[in-house]
Amino acid sequence: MLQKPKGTYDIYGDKALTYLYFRKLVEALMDKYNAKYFETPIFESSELFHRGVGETTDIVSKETYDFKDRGDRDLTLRPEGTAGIVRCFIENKLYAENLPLKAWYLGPMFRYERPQAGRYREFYQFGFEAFGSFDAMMDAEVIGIVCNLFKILGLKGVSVNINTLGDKESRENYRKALLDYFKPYLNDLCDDCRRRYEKNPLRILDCKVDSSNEIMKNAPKMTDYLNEESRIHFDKVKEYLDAMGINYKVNSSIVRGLDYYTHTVFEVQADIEGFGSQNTLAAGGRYDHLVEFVGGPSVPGVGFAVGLERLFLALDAENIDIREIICPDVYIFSAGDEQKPYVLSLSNDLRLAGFNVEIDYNGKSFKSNFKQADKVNARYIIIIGEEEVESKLLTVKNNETKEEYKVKLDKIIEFLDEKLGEEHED
RNA sequence: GCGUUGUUGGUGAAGUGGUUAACACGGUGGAUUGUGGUUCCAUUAUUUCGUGGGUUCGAUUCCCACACAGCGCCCCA
Repeated sequence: MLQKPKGTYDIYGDKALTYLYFRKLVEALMDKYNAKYFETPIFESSELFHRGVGETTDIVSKETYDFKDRGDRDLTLRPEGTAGIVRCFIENKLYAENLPLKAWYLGPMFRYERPQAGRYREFYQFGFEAFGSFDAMMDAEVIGIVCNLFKILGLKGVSVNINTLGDKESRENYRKALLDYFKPYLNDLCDDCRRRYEKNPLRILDCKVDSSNEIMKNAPKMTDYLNEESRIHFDKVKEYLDAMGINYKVNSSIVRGLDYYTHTVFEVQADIEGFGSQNTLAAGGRYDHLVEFVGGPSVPGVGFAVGLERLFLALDAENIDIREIICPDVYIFSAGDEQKPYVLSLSNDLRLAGFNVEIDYNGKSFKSNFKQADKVNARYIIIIGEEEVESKLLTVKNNETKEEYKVKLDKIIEFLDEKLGEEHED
């Protein structure tokens, strides 16, 4: 039995309805921000991610899908969305146009991970990136978008955690301070932390094993190493968030796994039991040097990404159903084969007039057709038999009230418009 | 990458070392061949119980490996 690759899943049925509606909702939300839709390649040159996301990050060092194409090019399935958007921004010289530019995307990402609930190897992210503003207003705006999205969805149990990594200088000073501080305690830390000490000392603070450790509590704080500019920036972000009425916590252990962040970083967590370590619904931050690093001019950026699978899991946990259920306005069937052409032509006309029309293709019995009409939840049923064809009077039945009407063929659109219009007004 | 639990039909699942793999839902067809949604009847896994090996006279049932899924860790959305 052939089966789908590990960590992938099919989208159909109810799940498809959820995805479609979510996309619709995001489109509408993004329009409100005047953000532009981007679709970039699902694979890019491997180098883009190595440079953009960071060679030493776990994502790039052990989670990417790398392959060579037939032309011997090194390619990588995108593990996140930002690098591709940044590449597109540079390659198409969008920096030469009116900035800031607000961009959004929604599509599949790929990481070679051990699958769990809300964690897949092919997963979907909705992301947003704003290029061209150093101002803390943009940081706050970005966090605000995530909050608005969750608000619109009706998701209640979420908390916003923010932190700052400062600018390059602050971050480097802090890194040194951490290295100095932890050096004598290395033997007291867990294995992972000793590894982090070498690779990314900021992540030691994020450790769950050692979090209650005295050593951790007395560790140097990022806030003490921020230079003037970085501190002012972070204060502004908080001020603006307050102004928008956004509840947040400053959490100094948030450092993020991608190398490109500077200043503001944030995570939005689901406060739902049983989410384990997959409780981060959205995350993002500022990346003032990424564009430059990937090969463009010095243009700042801020962005975030939301994982759809986790978000949908959270919606489920709160019993929020965002499926948009679409039912046929009309179900048409014929009494016999002779009337099939009439079924097709009538259904065509009705569809062009804007109705959702389902028809019987298989020449089922009356009984089966009525059952079928119920199953698809059709509002009206049209029966076409010999009598109807001869008299050009259609038999139309309201499937809720069971009322039956005789409607002239050339008046059917008017009739349905009126009837279905009435119901919509209710 | 490490640990752990599981894998029976379209779905939820019961079950046993041996010639009917229970039950429920769903699907299909039918119960006066132009009027239904309740009810009733029939049918719906059978070269089959994730895949491949092994033990056995015989395995879906025992053993091993692999695949996949779930959960925890790491990490992350």
